[in-house]
Amino acid sequence: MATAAVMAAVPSSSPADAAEAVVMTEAVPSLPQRQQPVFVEGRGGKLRDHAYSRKQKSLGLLCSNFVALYNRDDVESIGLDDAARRLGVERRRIYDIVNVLESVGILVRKAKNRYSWIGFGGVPMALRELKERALREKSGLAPLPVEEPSAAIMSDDEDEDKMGDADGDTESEKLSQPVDNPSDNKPGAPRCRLRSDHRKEKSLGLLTQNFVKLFLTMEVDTISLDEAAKLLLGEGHAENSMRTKVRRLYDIANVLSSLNFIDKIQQADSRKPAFRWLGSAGKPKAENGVTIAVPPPGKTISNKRAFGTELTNIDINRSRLDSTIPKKAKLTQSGGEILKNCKLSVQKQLGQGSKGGFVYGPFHPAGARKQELDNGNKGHTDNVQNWESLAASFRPQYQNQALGDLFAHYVEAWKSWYSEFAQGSSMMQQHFGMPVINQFL
DNA sequence: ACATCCCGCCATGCA
DNA sequence: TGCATGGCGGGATGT
Repeated sequence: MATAAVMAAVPSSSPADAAEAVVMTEAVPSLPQRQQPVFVEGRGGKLRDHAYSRKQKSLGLLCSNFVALYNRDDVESIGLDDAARRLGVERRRIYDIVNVLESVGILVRKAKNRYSWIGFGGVPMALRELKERALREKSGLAPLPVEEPSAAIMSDDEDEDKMGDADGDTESEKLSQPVDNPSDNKPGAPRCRLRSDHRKEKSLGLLTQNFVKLFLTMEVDTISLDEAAKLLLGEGHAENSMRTKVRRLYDIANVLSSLNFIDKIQQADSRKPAFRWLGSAGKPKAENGVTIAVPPPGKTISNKRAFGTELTNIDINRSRLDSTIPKKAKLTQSGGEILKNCKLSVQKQLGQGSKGGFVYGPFHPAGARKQELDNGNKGHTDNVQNWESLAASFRPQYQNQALGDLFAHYVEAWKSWYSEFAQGSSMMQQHFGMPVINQFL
């Protein structure tokens, strides 16, 4: 198979891709790849880009690019071939991304090769449901019915058939992993298990959900991937299973980190980093229900990668980025994302309260939520001015025309949406007697 | 030396 | 049978 670098260098124009383009909005630009790759002999005698850097190929960066491409209000359907082509990666990597995104409610699988973009407005509901499931599992209540057709929310209990489990870790998984299957804890229920179940139980999507569940229900603030793997896998498993599980958790953590759901922090007393949940998850919250993630003073150092700072994959020197750059880009995402939220969540979840779009997304400014709190009682006028001034002052200087256009689109969408939302929000507050946008989870 | 995690092989399921 | 999906772990890269 061709390497990703080769694929990036040779734009595809297959009939399938042409079909994708019909469904995908024409306005969405491709993210340009590096020009003129230089190939050298790589692993297995295959050609590899001389300027190869694994950081440029990271799942987190890919996820940021994916979101940057598709998190727009005019995107509804996403073709996997189209995504792979635009992002210049192999289809296999797209599967990794969409599985994680789907498991947190950002995407929904529509058909073979096709996903629907829900956006970050879908996250609150997905997390709420995840948390509810997790709590039910903890308390031993009957699990919620599973309506999700995709593998992501499938059963992850273990099989009774003989699956040739040499290392015996499946048994420990049965004991350790949270379980969604309605047939669990029901001795009389049929437990005929398919081989596909066994496969799905190990899916990246399900693992993502179980990983998130740990954050939603655990008492500690942070968790290392080793700890998470132990919790998800159980003690007494083969070392190989553990290594594989940790590998997958690295994949998931990088994607979730790029989405700003979690944050990698360096533990002072250990070489291994830990991950801290940043999303609203029942952790200590301010009065208005918004979680503020504050690292324990002097104990940890944020290790978070600057995902989303190099949208084009062009810059070779990814590391040691100026910490102000992510903030610039984050705000633009926040605008488009909130636009999405307003249309989706506010309409659909108004009765339950919603503010998800203010929290999630690779471009969300780190201080924005704090700012929301600080300004929470000052009224909409101040908020509008603050957000707009932030948007103006944080305008990133993209080198790429297409991304510049994308940014401009976000800004325009954000401006038009916010004036709408400011009106709508005051109406909602009149109706519900509470700050709706801060009410969530 | 060890942590990180990309890469792509190949098993599985489905039309 | 061919294609879509995605688990899996080898081993390259980063620290």
